[in-house]
Amino acid sequence: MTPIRTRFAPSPTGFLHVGNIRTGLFAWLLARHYNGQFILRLEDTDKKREVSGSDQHLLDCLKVIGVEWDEGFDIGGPLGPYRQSDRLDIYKKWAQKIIESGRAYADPYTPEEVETFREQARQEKCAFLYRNHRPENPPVWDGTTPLRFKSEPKGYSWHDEVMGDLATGPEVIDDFILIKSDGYPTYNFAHIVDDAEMQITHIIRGQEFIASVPNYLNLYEALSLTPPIMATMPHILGTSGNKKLSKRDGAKDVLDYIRDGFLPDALVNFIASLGWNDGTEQELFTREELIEKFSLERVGRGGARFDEQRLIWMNGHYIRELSPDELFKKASDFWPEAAKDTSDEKKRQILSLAHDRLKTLADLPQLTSFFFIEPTPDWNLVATNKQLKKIERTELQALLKTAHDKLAATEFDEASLTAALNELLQATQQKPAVLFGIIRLGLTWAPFSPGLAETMAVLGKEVTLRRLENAATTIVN
RNA sequence: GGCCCCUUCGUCUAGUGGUCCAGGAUAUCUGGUUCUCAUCCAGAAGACCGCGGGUUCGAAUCCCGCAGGGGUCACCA
Repeated sequence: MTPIRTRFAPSPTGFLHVGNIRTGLFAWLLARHYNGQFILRLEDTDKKREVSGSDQHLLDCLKVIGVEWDEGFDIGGPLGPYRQSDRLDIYKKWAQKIIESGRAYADPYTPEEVETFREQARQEKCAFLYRNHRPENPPVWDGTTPLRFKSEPKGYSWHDEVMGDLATGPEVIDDFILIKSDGYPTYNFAHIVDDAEMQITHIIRGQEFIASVPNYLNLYEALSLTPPIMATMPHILGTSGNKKLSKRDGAKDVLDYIRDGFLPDALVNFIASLGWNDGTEQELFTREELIEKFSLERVGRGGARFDEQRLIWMNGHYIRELSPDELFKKASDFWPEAAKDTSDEKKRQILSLAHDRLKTLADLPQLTSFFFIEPTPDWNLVATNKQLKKIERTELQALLKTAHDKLAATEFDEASLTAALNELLQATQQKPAVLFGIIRLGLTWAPFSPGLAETMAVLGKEVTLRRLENAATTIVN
């Protein structure tokens, strides 16, 4: 059995959002699953829509999530070039072959004339078919006009690895453009040539192409090519409505998610589980498990909504699975500004307290800022606390003072601090919710924070005592 | 409008004729974990399986119709 070869063939027309990258991810998973090859091809035949720099951006997005290709437009390979704009001669050669076999002809109409035909079809509320206007004696193609495929209308039935058995009638077959008047091939032509030359065995693409497949089948026949196996992915839907995810619904690219503190592994797991599962109740998959278990047959046919909540949950899970060292490395760009002079050792201590609490790495500042800067007392936090708001301010003040004095005589390691807190509880006869509540606020002035003893241990004796004293003196206001 | 595809808890999904008065996860809510938040644990609520007909002793699962949604009908991919 020949090894399978899949490809991801994006266009450099902007950014690669998470919906689009899934197609690439699945193609990659399939290739790896069967120990085949994964090829990265750049489909840059539309000069008008090209956005400069987006080819590099594509590479960055794929690299950051750990998708690696065996041949590609950046690294080359035996069947290149892999950038379509570098393959113009190849398309010309194939075009010549079709012309010679009588299956292509020069399009003599101006775009305006074609638009008139199209408008007419619209008025009659029927599908536009260029072949109804096929010229009887087209001029010899000189490369300045579009070259059209001369189709042979007929019905097709074919198998799609995801969608199952599909069939259409001859009414969908039309004469489409192979080479545009600017000399560049259309996607419709170029991808067929490229997939053949690059020996692609499986085409994985979005459902916007499904309606064109019969036309491709017609062209494969004209070219005497065996079509690759096809797999059509349903769209990923935006957070609202039923349209496919787009930039307009706030779709972000992979790099945006990394910047927002998401982990590549979480992203990969999440994107893979949109529309795919292994048939068990497993939700979390390592990269190796995905490769091992992935199959096209288990890709769902319906569109899946991109639910960021689920991604956040998954990301929290992957963060918790990180070792302290790994987390420290990954978190390096996410520390609050005020942390820049803090030692790595201190940061590691702080990070260990925040570890379980992080949903994304970007949560780090709000979880830890009081370790780096003096928090501003916010008595609203007391006024809205359901235990503390019932207590007289003077009593809270007394508690803070008692705590201060007790802690002044305590070693600042976690065990001693825990013991001291317990003794305070005894001595004051207060509920933990009150005593610990006011101490916690006096120390952090944050709506939430790590456990008390750990927090004090990291803050250190000097800072802890100063903050408690400060809280006690400002409380009268 | 033609053609094609899709349709199970809010969301991601399991489910290929009986073990499904539909399971898991997430999100939500409640309780527990000496304080908050998070984790973890326990529990609750949440889907008349898009609707209507069949077939069958029996259907989320098979068939037919309908509806809704989506895609496509480019010198874009």
